Formats: sequence, structure tokens, C-alpha cells
Amino acid sequence: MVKVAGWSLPKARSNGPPFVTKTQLVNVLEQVGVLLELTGANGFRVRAYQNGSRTLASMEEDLFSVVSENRITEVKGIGKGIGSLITESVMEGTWGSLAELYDRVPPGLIEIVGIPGLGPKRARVLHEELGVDSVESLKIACEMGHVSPLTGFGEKSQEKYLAGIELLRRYQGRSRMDVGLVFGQALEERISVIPGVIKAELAGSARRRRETIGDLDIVVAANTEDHEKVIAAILAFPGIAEVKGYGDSKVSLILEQDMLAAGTGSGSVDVQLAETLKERSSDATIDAQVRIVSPETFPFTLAYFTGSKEHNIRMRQTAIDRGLRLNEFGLIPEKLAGELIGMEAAQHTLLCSDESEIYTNLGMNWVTPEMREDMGEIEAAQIGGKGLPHLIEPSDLRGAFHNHTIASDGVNTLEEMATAAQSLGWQYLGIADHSEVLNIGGRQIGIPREGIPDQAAEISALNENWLDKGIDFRLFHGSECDILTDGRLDYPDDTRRSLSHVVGSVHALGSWRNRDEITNTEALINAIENPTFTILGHPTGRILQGREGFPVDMHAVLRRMGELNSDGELKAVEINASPYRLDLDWRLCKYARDQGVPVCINPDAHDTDGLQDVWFGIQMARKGWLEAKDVLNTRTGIEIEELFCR
DNA sequence: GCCGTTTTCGGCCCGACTGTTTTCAGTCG
Repeated sequence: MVKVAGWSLPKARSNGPPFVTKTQLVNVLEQVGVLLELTGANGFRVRAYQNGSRTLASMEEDLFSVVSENRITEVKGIGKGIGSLITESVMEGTWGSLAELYDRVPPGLIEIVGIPGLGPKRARVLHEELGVDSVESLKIACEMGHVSPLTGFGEKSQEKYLAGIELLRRYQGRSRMDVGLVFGQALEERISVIPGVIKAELAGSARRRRETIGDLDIVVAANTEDHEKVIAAILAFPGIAEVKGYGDSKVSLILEQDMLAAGTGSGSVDVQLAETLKERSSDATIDAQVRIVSPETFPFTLAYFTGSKEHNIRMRQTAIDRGLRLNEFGLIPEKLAGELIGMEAAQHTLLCSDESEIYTNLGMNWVTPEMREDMGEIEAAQIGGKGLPHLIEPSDLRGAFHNHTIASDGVNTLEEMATAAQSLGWQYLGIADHSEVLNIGGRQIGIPREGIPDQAAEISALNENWLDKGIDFRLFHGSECDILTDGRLDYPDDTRRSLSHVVGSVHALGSWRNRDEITNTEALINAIENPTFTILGHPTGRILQGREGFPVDMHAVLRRMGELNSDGELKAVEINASPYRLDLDWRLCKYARDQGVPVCINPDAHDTDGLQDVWFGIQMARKGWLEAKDVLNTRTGIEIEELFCR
């Protein structure tokens, strides 16, 4: 659902260009798309704004440079119109005639298009004919029976809107990746063992490993004569809160906790990790769509429902360029398909035994699902092109640098954490307990400066013991050191200098969230420039499904880190692998890599089980195109020792 | 609004479903 609050044009800063940030522009363009839709504008014009927003969001170069050098219209998807709007807002701080557009659309209409089955066209009719301008006024209009007599509406629409309004109030939104995956894999495993099922695979945003997952999509291959009994078996599963509908080839469900009752284990999430996840998802529910197709159709349906939508659009365009039509049923030569559509046309499809053959037929290499976001993978996958990266794997990790013990707010001892790390096959574990300034509810959580030498001694003793026994394992003594509001680091310089590494993190989020992007960016850069600073921890402080991070120009921060690295320093950025955070955002990984900033995949573990969260960080790194060499904690213990101690 | 070029105008991804209509528009994924 669209949050109506915040739908306004950003105010210009007063002290010279750039007057607006890229993030602000991305939001404005997205909003203009919606507003235009509600005014009945041409659909392609609407999409131009949506595309512009997306293009800008993924643009890696500094926006102000591009604008001031008059190169903005060289960006594909940004032409004269949107280009001049961007230029005006950045250089002058004004928005052309956009204010008028914002004034023209009642905020309530934006809210209304969140109701299932009610889109911009009908919202407009309701507004013009009945004066509907909010969810509340729509509800009243429906209850009074004013909606059904309208042309194009009817009894069913009216009822559906009332049900939709109720649904909107209960709506849980998307699920975190960990919750979505544990449900998705449980459902996938249950379906896989139904007699007659040849294969079942999780598709959609879960397969693409998005940080949050909307609906689960599962594609099932079964011979046509078995479809009916497969569907019957699915409907008899435990843990189905509601059957939303089903047909010959599709089942739509809401899943609840009992779905997880049988052991999950053969999926891609580790067995032990899956157990932890079940505990975390105790009260969650999630929507699931199951699609049952013939084995021949399976690869096409799987690719189609894996998405993303943007990736699919590019794939279809590629097909068209080759005289082919691509859909969820096949890859069909246009000259054979002719006037036929859908399944009829699909009888003429090229046969593909798996997804990779679809890509081959389009002159491409298979693209791993994580990368299917139209973020450059279409170009990179072209056979004879620059090639796709060889993505990092979970087994590439040899340790991690940001973990807690009982000395601050963890629940396990140094030794327990070390043992758990060894059982994962790691060569090292970085300890980074909180620094002394951190208080929660008046209680000091962090280690006071006087306590650091004690922890150092304890770690040295353990390290010597392993060395004596010839065990290739070591602890690195670091700190998760608070970045204070002005960008200074907690602890005296001497304390920080005594550590192997400093993970600098912002915790006093309130003040950072209430400041502007420029101030925060300057403070963060100030912190990074401190010679003792090593790793930027959870860079924006976001909690997925919980709270936004603080505003910051992360491109600028990463650029500065890259500069310091080329001067011979070591400044790395963390992907905080906790599924609650997944921060650094995967969309910024490529930029970090290109600036020469190594990424650390850190679990931010507060207990021994927490170490396994690195799996989620790996998924994000893969989405962000990272290879093992781009990630600091793929290095050996000895290499890290040299880097930290130089 | 953007793009491309057979270059200044016509096309822009594709299909299912729903509810309305009586052949299709709107919505969704």
C-alpha cells in the first residue's frame, strides 16, 4: 500500500546546487508516474516516468556531475522531457509544473489504488462520478450502493471493494527473506513428494533472493492427466489458512505455521539454519501461488514466474528481435505462431529441456536467478559479450569480523563463539563487541575502555593455545565502535589503536534520521577518515519491514572509501547478513566493487546460531554481482592478519 | 515520455482473469 504521507515535492536546500539528491528524484519520478496514471495520462508516458525512476536509481555515477556536464540525456531511458526536469530540480531547486500535478490529484486516490482489483482508471471514475477521495469515502459509497450502478461496475465490484478495504486493514505486507524462504521451501518439499509430481521449484522473488518476499510462486511439472489429483493433494496439506481459489492449473493459498511442521532440510537453506528460522517465523502467514504445467512447458513457466518483470520484458524484446515470441508457455517462432495466441501458439514452441536452453536460443548464457533484475545482466549474458561474473558461494567464506560475546550484548562466550566458527570450517572469527557509549534503557551495553585489555588478554591466550596445537584458527580482537553524531568514533585513540579492526556503526539512529542527507554523509565520511577505522557496519541502520535507514549519499561514502584505499589504507563496507538488516543494500555492491572497496559479509552474531546468517549475506552479495575476490572474508586467516596488522 | 531510424512519427511485452458486457476494458502478475 502506498503511504500517502510524504507525497510532496522535496524542498530545495538553500545553499547552492545540487538542490536535490538522487534519492529524492527517484521518489519524485515514481510518484509522478502514479499521479499521471490517476489523471488518465497515456500509459506509455506513465511508464516512461517509471523507467526514468528505475534508471536513475541504478545509475552509479554521481548525479550532480552528470547533470552539470549536460550528459543526463545520454542516460538510456532519460530523454529531453525528464532530463530537463532533472536538470531544473538539481540546478535550480524548482520542479517546473509538477506542483500543479501534485495539487490536482487528491491524496486519497493514491491510497485507493492499493485496493485489490481497483486500478487507476476505475479510481478516476469513482472520483469523478461519486466524489470518492479516500478509502473511507469509498467504503461509504459501497455501503450505500452507489458504486454498482455505475457503467462498468456492478454488484460484484462493489462487494470486492468492501472486502478489499477490509483486507487492506489486515494486510501484513511482504515477508523478510528468511521467513519467506522457510515457507517456500517447506511447500516446495511437500509438493515434490506428491505422486505424479515430476518436479517442483520455488520461483518468484524467493528464487531471486530478494531481501523481502511478497507472494511465494511455485511451479510444478506433472503430466496433464495427473494435474487434478496433484491439486487435490495440495489442497489437503496442513498449514493452509485459506484457499483463495483454484482452477485446472493454479492453486492460490495462504500458508500458516503448520506448513512448517514436517522437517525441512533438503532445500538450499542449511538444516540447522532452517530450525532457527522456524522459531523466527512463528506467527507469520504468507500467500502462495502454485502453478501446475506439463513437463515440456515447465522451463518456460519457471523462467516466467521467476521474473523479475523487468528482466522478462527485456527477454521478450530479445526474443522479438530474433523473430520469436516468449511467454510462460514457450518460445515460439513468430512465423509459425501467426495469429494464434497462448497455448495454441505454444504448440509451435522450440523445445527447451531447461532454462539454460531458453537463454541459448536467445543468444545468451543462462543467468542465475539472483541476477535477474535488469541491472545489466541481459547485456553481460550475451554470448560473446563481456560475460557474467563467477558469483561468490557460501563455501568461499573463511571467517567474519563482526560478532558479539557476553562481554557486551551477546549470549555466548569467546570460546563458544570460536568453537561454533570452527565447526563451520572457518579459519578465523572477528570479535567486535559494542563500545562504551552504547546504552540501552540506561544500562551500559558496551565494554568500558578499561575492559578492553582484559578481552585482549583472553583472546591472546586462546590464540596461543590454538597455535600450540597446530590448529589453523584465530580470533581477531576488534570493536563495534559507535560513530557519534558528529562523526567522531567512540573510545580514546589509544584504545582503538590497540585493536586489530574497528567496525564503525551508527546506533543513535534518532538524530541521524532527523538530519538531512548532506549532514549525515559528511559525518559518515568524517568517521571513515579516522585512521583506526576499518569496516563500515550496517551502513544505513535500516531494519527491513521495520524502519528506514537514515538518509545518506552512500555513493559518496563509498567513493571516499575507495580514495582512501588507493592511498594504501584498508576501508571495507559490511553487508550485515542478519536477515533483519541486509545492509549494505545489494544494489550498491557493484558500485563498492568498482570503487575498490572490499565488502565484508558479517553475521553480526549475538549467539553461536547467529553465525549462520552469513548465508543471507552471501545471497545479497550474489545479487550484487560480487565474486569471491571482492569479499574480504574469503581471504585466509594469514592474509587477514597481514592486512589488519600492517 | 522515450526511442530509433526504413530519422521526426509510430510503436512501446504478453496473456489470464474478472466482471461487465454482448465484444471488451480494466486489472494483475
